[in-house]
This record gives sequence, structure tokens and C-alpha cells, in this order.
Amino acid sequence: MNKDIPDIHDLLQDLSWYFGNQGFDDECCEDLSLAEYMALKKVYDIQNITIKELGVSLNITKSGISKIIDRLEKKCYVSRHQSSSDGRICCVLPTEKGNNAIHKISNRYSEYLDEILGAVDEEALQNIKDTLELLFKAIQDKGFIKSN
Amino acid sequence: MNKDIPDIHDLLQDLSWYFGNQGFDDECCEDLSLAEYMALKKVYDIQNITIKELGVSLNITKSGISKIIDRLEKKCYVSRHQSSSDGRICCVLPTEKGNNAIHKISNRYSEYLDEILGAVDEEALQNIKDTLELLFKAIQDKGFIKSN
DNA sequence: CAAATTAGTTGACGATGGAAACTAAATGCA
DNA sequence: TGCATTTAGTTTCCATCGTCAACTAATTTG
Repeated sequence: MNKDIPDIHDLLQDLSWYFGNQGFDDECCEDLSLAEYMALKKVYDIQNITIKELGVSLNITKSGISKIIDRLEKKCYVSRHQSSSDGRICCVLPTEKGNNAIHKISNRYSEYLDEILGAVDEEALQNIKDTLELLFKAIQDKGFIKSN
Repeated sequence: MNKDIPDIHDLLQDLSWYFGNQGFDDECCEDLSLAEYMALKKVYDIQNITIKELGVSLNITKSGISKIIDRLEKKCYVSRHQSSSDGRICCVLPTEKGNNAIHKISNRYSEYLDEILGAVDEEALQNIKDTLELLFKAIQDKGFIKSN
């Protein structure tokens, strides 16, 4: 094994702590929990995604994701729609409020990140992006570390 | 703002989901929650760290971190020691079991990451590590996004 | 030495997500 | 066609977790 691998994992884990629950919420993200935000983002990115697909892609059980969508719907960020072709399937769409929230939160975080990375030049930013993309694709292909 | 910033944030957030609670636990990490593992890692990295310092560095309230240490102590991963110079202060040390757990879990994750990044050449790995280090340092300097 | 500050603990509480049982719809196959 | 099986989603019960606020004990301040 390459000697950098453990260090890379360590860094990923520490970074994730910042971008996970510990770095989330507060005045930033309205009344959304991290899980709710992640689900809303998926709903925004993949319009008409089903409950099941949401659960799989976020690695949350179906009862878990069902309740997350309950909360998002109650707070008017998304709406459920029964599929016309298969009555069992429930498709989720963002509402106007949902779309706005995604934009607002994304902007807020981008400003934060911009402050942090203000001194980094464009080429380096491009490299950061490429690197993260490479990492994400690799990890996504492999699936979650847990059973899945 | 550089156009890559929002993409970088998005990638960081998605990656963090994998390395946060959603990608954690199960057969991998014995009976440790992610928060417990992060605390244990800090205790391991900074021997004799105080409860207060742990809370600050992990961005957890003092009652929260106190209970996390309770659990780690009950499961015999760490031990508390009263400071001899200041009776209010409680220093935390990993036990043998704690040290072993850190090594074991770190290895487990490194193997996982090694599988994922197996095809990546050494130079690229070095770049990944450098990039993540740059990111982490920048974010660490800035502090958590929330009040703190 | 009394008041204020600081470190840490505890109890009550709310939020959250999983397991299992359940409903309803679709599919398989005889 | 018709019943058994599978699939999507919901609901109930429950355990875990971290926060807030109140508390104890030790230290510092003046």
C-alpha cells in the first residue's frame, strides 16, 4: 500500500467532520438538518427522484428517508407525487421554496469557501476541483464502505 | 468569486457524506460511533488533551463531549486523569484498547481507500494528499463555519 | 476572604434514524 | 384469470445522541 493512503484517509475524515454535522446548520441553513439538506439537494439535482432512489443514494434506510421527506414536505421544501405508471412509486420534486433554499445555502457556503481559499490561485483551484472529482468518482464507483 | 468554488464545495459536501455518519460504523468500527471515534482519535493524537480542548476542537458542547468521554471510558478506550496542577481540569488518555482500536480502524479504512485508489499512480496520490492538506489547513485556520 | 470565573457533570429533553410490521400496488406464474 | 410473491412506501416503537440549563467543585481576582 502506498504510504500516502493512510494520510489521505485521515485528511478526508477530518475534512468531513468540518463539512458534516459539526460544520453544518446554525444561522446558515434555515431549518434544515444536514440530512434534510442532502436529500433536498438530491431532489433538486435529480428531479422526480423516487423515495427509494433517494435512500439508496444517500445510504439511508427507507423508513429513514421516508421521514426525512416527511419533514421536508411539512416545511414545504418538496412535494410528493404518485407515479402515473406505477402506483407504488412516489416521486419527489422541490418546491419554489426548495429551489430557493438550495441556491441560498449553496451561495452561503461558497462565500465561506471563497474566504478560505481566497489566496489560492486559479490553477490551484482547478487542481483542487479535479482532485476532489477524481476522489469522489472513485469512491462513488466503489459504493459506501458499509454493506450498502 | 472563482467559478470553481461552488463546485468544490459541492464535492466536499458529497465526499463528506461518505466519510461522515453515512459511511461510518457497521462491522468496521467495533462499537464506536463516529463522534466517539473522532474523539478517540484526538485523544490519541494529543495525549493528555483536556475535555474542554476536545470539545473546542471537535465543535461539540462541553456536556456533549463529557458524555462522549463517558462512553469511551465505559467501553475502556480512554481514561480520565485529574490534572495535578489544576483540580478542575480533566485530562484524557487512550488505553491500550484505545490505541489498538485506532490502529485497527485506520488500517481498515486505509485498505478500503487503497482498493478505491489502487489504479492511481504515486504522483497523483501525492497530489491528492497535498491538495487535501492545503484544504484542511485553510479550513482549520478559518474555524468552523458555525459561530464557534 | 468573598465574588467571579472556569472545568466538568448531570438531568430533562428533542431530534433523529433504524427495525419490524404493515398497506397497497404490481408482477409472476399456474 | 387468480393467488402468491415482490416491491414501494409508511408507521410504530425504540435506542442513540447531543444540547440546554442547572449544578458542583476548583481556581483566580481584587
